[in-house]
Amino acid sequence: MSQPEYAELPAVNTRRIAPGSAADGSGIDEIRGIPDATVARLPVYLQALGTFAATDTETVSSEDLAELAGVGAAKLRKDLSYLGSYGTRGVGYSVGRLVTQISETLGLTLDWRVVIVGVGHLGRALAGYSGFASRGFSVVGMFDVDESVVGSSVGGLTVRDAAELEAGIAEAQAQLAVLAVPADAAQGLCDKLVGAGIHGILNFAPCVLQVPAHVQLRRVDLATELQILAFHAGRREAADLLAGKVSS
Amino acid sequence: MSQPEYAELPAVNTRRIAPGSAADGSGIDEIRGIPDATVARLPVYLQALGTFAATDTETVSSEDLAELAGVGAAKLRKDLSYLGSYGTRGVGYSVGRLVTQISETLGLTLDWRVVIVGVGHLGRALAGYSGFASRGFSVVGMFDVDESVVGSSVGGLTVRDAAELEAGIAEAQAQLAVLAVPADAAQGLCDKLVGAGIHGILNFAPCVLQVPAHVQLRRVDLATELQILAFHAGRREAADLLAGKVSS
DNA sequence: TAGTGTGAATTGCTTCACAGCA
DNA sequence: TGCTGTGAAGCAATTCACACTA
Repeated sequence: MSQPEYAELPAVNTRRIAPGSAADGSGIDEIRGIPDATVARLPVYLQALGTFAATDTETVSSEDLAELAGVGAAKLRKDLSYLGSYGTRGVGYSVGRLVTQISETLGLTLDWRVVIVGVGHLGRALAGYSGFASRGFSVVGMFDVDESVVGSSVGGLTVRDAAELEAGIAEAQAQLAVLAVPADAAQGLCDKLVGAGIHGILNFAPCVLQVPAHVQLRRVDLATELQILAFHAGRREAADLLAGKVSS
Repeated sequence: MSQPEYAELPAVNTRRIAPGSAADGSGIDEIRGIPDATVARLPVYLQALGTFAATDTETVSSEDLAELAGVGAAKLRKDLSYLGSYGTRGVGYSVGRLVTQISETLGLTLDWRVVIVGVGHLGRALAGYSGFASRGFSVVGMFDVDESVVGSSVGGLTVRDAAELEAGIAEAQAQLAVLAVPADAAQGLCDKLVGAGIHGILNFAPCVLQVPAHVQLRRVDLATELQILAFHAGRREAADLLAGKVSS
């Protein structure tokens, strides 16, 4: 198995409360206690379910779904069990129902409004990415500091000057932001985003950002990913050499 | 703390052997037993060290480095201890030495040759990304199926037809590939890459790929990242509401 | 009977606290 | 004295095995 799994966890974990334990009459809903490792896999399941839905498959077993998602069947079942019991013993899971359940759990039934900051190739790639709209994300604003792109139209939106960031976020009531700018501009713009009351930032700049604890931050760095890949590929190369030596 | 950490782990972990335990005369080097969670953080440390190097800082304490990297000091020290003991008690770590050590551990002192498959916005963003060259990655080929881009020049390289993928990889002796193509084309091209003997694939297509066990695979999906971010931001939103209610 | 749901065992990561060293 | 390096403790995630049920 070479498929990497897992994904980012907050350093401080959320307390876990059994699903279905409605708060004692005083609270919103309940605080779901889904392990972060599970949350990180739910989007993958959603994607795999899409494949089944495309072929009008009505039910799917944990075995089949797990294979397509690249995880073990037991892990899949445990993950799904955190959302509640939506499978049928002896049969499997209803594709449609699972899609609904996972989407709701991830909050994708809400309408998330996203601004993209930085209209380079990466920003454009994101703006043109069709996967967003289909999952409840609307791009409601694009910003850049470069005057040669400000005013131009990208993905149906007019690029605005980054100086208008705060105003633009307030107007559009955006909750999430994608930062796709050079490293040296990232922290400054990040601070503006925080000041504008943004709830979460997805950072593509190759640097570590400082944000207050109430703002969610995720980091995606292309070089980092390649470095991790290279490490594992390097190990493999060494192992191959070793095996070659043994068999010779 | 809102900073997410961690990153992908292979489902099957490598056995861990103490560093310095040279194989019993029969093997290459030794098989280092660095936890995958640690490997995933090393690139971040490298980045943070770059900041210190830029200001000619010679030594750095675990406390300071950890802050810049967004992790706890104890975790940082434990991570570094897997590479060996390269700090000085009472003083700290030598910036230069740590950079060397981490780079070697990640295999960045090797020359990794990378091909980029898919020359859309994302592919171009990657081709133009300066962070690659500085870390031992050379982009040695670009491929696409779209005839309107084949033959054009991107980042100093001529885009070749994807039909020449196998030949191109062999010629250039590439070990790694970046897949930045639409989901429906990904598995087909992935198979070609595997057939051409590639060691590792970084997949940006929003789908799960199947590869043989000896090929390393990492997945980066923009929608997935946003979904995870939205989940956490949603929890925060609920908590805010709850807190607001309590205080009113 | 086939496949879910889940306690229990296991594995591996993180955190703590402090011994040891420059 | 200050800071690293690391056993040991504590937690979280994974895997196992099987009771349960449609």
